[in-house]
Formats: sequence, C-alpha cells, structure tokens
Amino acid sequence: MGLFSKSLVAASSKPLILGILQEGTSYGYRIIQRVKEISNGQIEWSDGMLYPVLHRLEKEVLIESKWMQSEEGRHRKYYSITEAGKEALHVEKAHWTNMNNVMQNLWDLNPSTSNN
Amino acid sequence: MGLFSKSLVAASSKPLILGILQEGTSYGYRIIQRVKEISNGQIEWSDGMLYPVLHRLEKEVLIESKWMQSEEGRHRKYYSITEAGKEALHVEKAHWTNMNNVMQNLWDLNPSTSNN
DNA sequence: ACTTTTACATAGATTATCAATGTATATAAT
DNA sequence: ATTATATACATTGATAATCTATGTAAAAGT
Repeated sequence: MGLFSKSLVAASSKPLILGILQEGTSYGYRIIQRVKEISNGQIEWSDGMLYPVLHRLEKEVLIESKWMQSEEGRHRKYYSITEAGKEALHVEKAHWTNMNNVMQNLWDLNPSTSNN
Repeated sequence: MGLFSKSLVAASSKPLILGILQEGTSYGYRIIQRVKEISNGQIEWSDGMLYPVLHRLEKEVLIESKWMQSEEGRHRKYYSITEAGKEALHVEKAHWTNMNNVMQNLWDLNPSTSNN
C-alpha cells in the first residue's frame, strides 16, 4: 500500500504517535492527518492500522484517553501523552538516532556508485 | 536482551545485511560479528535470529549462497548480494532516510526540554 | 580429554501490522 | 428531504516476522 515497508512502519509508529501527542492532545482521525502532514504526504495511515496501536500504547500506559464532546457536538476520544510516555519517547528517540548512525556509518563505508 | 526494540531490529536487519554484503561476500557467523563491529557493540544478533532472515532474503533473490571450504578446511555457506539485492538496498536506503527526515522534523518541532 | 568457539538449522511461541468490515454522526450537495 | 461524503471509532481474521530454545557438528585452544 504505502511507500514504506511494513517493518519500517512498525518501527516508526510508536515514536511518531508519541511525538505528535507531545505537541498536545489529539484524537485518532486527526493523528492520521498530522502524520500525512509532517511526512509531506508520504505516510498515509489507515484507521484500521492506527487504532490497534493506540489501544496498545494505552495499555502500556504511555498515553491515556478521555471521551469528550467537541464544540460542534462531535463525540471524540482524545488522547494525551503520559509521563511514562514522555520517557518512552525519549528512549525511542535515542534508539532511532543510534540505529540511524549505525546505518549511515555502514553506508558511508561503501557508497553505492552505480545509478541503478 | 538487546538495546533495541523488536520492530527497530526488524526494520534494520534487511538494509544492514544487504549493506554488509555490499562490502563483499560473507557468511552467517561473520555477519553477526560485523554487525557488532559497526554498531560499536550496540547490536548483538543471535544466530537463531539471523539465519531465518538470510533464508528469506535468499528466497527473495536479493542474496545468493554457495557452500565452500575455507583454507582452514571449514565448511561455510558464503552469501553474496545479487543485482536485485543492490537495487533493493538502494530503495531501503531511500526509505530509511525519508523516514528519518520525517522523525527529525517532528522532533525538531517540539524538542524535549526536560531531563528525565 | 575437555571446553570454548565457530557454524548452520528449525520448530514453536509470540507479536504486530493490515485489509476488510461494521457502526454511527455531521456536513455538503442535489 | 434525500443522498453522498467526510468524520470518527472499533474489531476480526489473515499474514508476516522476530526470538527463544534446541539440535547438530567440527575446529581450536587448554
């Protein structure tokens, strides 16, 4: 479906969601739009993919939810990041950055020269 | 066990292995050592984790193997990257770099200030 | 002789997305 | 009014992928 491989989506979903909720409280549908925004349209999550992840993160107490009525009268489940979630985001950032450094090191050692 | 999450390991194993084989022909045991080297000891793969991945990549014809006798007389299965594998590595690099840019963008928007 | 390291393989458990489907409300268009 | 579209959340079933544990075996070091 998307541009990215399943495993890359899996590895990025947790830090992305936590990062977005660090910006402030949000809800499922809005998170999907925000992911599309910050990726310049590259990442298009489906709702069937997102909600199970949100439920998992809530079970891990990294985020918490509250049903609320918006001004327009819409019934929405608003998520916010917990203290544990902030710490987890910190750790996720570090892991991601470390792994990225390893990759870049390896690739710099043998830069691909051909254009295929 | 390892420092990194399962999903991050999953997302990185393919480009790491392809990148290492781009350096030249190698074999299972040696690849595990190489991964530890280039990660400064951060990534320690188990053999039970690596071999299924090698088999999968071979099935996808991104790498190919040949049983060979080393000078010491050791019986080893040597893997090398295929043309399709080189192309796949190219794509993997691009995807990884794109995803990394998305992450860095998001994180730069809300830098974590606290020290926990 | 014995232990450690090297070397490959697989079965079973666990974990995770993803596509498909269902429900429901609000808004815009006809 | 009626229809269509966008908004909004949820779950089931299929699929895929690692990880632990276990097995086999040869070479090298002690």
